[in-house]
Amino acid sequence: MKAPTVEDVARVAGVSRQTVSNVINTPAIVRESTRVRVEDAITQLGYRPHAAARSLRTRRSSTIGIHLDPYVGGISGVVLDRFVHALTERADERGMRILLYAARSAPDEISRMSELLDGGEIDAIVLSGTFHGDPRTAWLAGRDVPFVAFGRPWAGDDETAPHRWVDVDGAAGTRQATAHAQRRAGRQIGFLGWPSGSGTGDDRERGWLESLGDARGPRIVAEDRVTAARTAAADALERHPDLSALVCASDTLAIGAHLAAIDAGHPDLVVYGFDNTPAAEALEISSVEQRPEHVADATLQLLMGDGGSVVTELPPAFERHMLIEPSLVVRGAAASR
Amino acid sequence: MKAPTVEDVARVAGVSRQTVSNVINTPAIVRESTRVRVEDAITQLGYRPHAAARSLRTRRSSTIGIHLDPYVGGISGVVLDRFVHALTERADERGMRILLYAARSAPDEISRMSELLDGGEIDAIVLSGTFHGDPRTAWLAGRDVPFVAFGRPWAGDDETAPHRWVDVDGAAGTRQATAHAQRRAGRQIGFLGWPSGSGTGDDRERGWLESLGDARGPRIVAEDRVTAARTAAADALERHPDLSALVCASDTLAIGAHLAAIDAGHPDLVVYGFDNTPAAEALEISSVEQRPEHVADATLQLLMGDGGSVVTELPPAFERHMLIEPSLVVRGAAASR
DNA sequence: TCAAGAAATTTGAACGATCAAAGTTCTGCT
DNA sequence: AGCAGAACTTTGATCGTTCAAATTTCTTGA
Repeated sequence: MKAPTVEDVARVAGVSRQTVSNVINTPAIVRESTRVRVEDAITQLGYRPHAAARSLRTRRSSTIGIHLDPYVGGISGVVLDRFVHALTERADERGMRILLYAARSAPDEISRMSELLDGGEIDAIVLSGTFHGDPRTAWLAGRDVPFVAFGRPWAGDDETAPHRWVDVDGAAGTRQATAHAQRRAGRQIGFLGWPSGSGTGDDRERGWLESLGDARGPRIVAEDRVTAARTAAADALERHPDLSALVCASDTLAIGAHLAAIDAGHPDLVVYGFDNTPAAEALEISSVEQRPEHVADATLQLLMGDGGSVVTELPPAFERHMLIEPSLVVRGAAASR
Repeated sequence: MKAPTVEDVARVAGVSRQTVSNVINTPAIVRESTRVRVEDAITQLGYRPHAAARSLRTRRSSTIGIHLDPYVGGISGVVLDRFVHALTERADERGMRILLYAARSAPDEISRMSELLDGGEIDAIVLSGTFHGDPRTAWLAGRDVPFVAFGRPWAGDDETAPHRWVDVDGAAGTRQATAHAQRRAGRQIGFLGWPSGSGTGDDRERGWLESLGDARGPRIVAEDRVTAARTAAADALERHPDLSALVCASDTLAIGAHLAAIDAGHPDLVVYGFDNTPAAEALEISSVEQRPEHVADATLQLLMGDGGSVVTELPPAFERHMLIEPSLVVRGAAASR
């Protein structure tokens, strides 16, 4: 039993191929009575447009490519995964598909993208994990490929011709955490972050810094590993016995701090993580939630505007980048104070 | 600048369309000298086959669909995500693409699959999260759609006409953990599992049970939440002060047990989780690793055999299901005993 | 009632690849 | 050299859709 084509539908409805096509793509230009007749025929035959045929003719695939980084362990991959989930759902609603591709390095990724774009398999790309001096953005921009980066451009990169991007407002997140700590915890509010120089980390630190000014507690630094954070936090607790809360740049750091606080017999230290990963949830650690669903919405908005297909150049009225306000999830002891 | 087609390549190489096509798809039947000439022309022009055109003619999309469950939080979603990552990499190597789709319920998913299959967008499906009485397997089998389930069929389902599936040998995993505990921990080795009736949980319990026979320690049960596990484990520790190790059905349970052990001033209790999630890693809890990369390999093997494309019926010589042996990752105190 | 213009519909061609079948060149042997 | 058969290459048709242009039908107003 062969799948029905427009031709079959046309025959049943007593119209021509093109009219069937119009009913599907531009129903407004078809007379009401004709449209109903064609729609009935479509339902009756169970007709479904053949994606490849359409794509061949229109030169559009209605598919967005997204790269999956090699899994390296650690906690925060979850944010990207949640983003991909959300993106898939939202894209579906807009009639778009999400195609995954793998690559182990930026040059490797460029050749993969090239392959998929040339083959007409994808119309657009969502970039993640951008880094300082990332060659991918320039490459894409140079080829006029519609794309959105999840992650703002780094200082010095792309200042002149900025591409479209979405990001989470890290400073707003730590500002929320800091404000919460002020109300619930006490006066000594410290920050546990990564070594300076990572844009993301500096952004998150800024929220804490700006909220407290001179009244701030100690600023501690550790690599993004639980043990490193544990050691650093233990040391800080010893030197600042009156520390009441620690705002952290990641859940990994927060877990380290949490464990150190327990070790030090100071379990009422209020700790705030970032990313709201399952690990923080399991340990009942408060954390800043990135709201990947909102990020996904914003991504598609940037890619497609209000229309039904990807757009190479966004109309001037539209914003070309968006900062998503995260939200603080309060857990454990911090919730009940 | 239009993208080159087979026609362009043919002109440059001084051959016909079809010969170019042969060089790409069946190089063996083309004379060496001709092949080289065509390959040079391909490189020179930067020719890339247009996926839609090929797909329209061959009626194959070389794309595998996979569903992403709505994100519900919790720890073990990570396993599926890692599997998707691995599948993408491996599929790429075999010239296959991975297309994501979203659905909120099984019927919803069936209509999504139907749409993608009818539209020729995917050739095959990878099912995950199968459950007792799952309507999806029967539907797919009835439509002769090539598919592989990640997760073995549940007792009572599909016994007569089993479909292709891969799964992780849970019993083997807990057997490894139990054996390790016997060597390193002590004699009282308990099991912390979910309430009976979940096939997965029963399978994991079996490994512990079969390793120890009558010499086994207590069997404890809790829902898959950290707090529930913590309470249950605390209770057990009180009643069995000589408990030396706990093999758990999940990392969530293991974390609960780990926390309970610390609470009870019994931090040398050796705990084993299952799934090797980042959370277990962060807390230095040993865990059984599912090796999603192997699962991905097996999935593609079942879907494609040794060939380059998805196959509706696997040749009789091939296995139709595969059990992957997991591996124990030892961490923390357990490592140094 | 009829012309002019708008609205709705149809027709022919094209998108780029591969299949099937027909045609050509090569190889080995007498 | 000539022939049979194998090896290789070309030609014509086709997959299902949408674009562009041509055609038909409808609407409006004198």
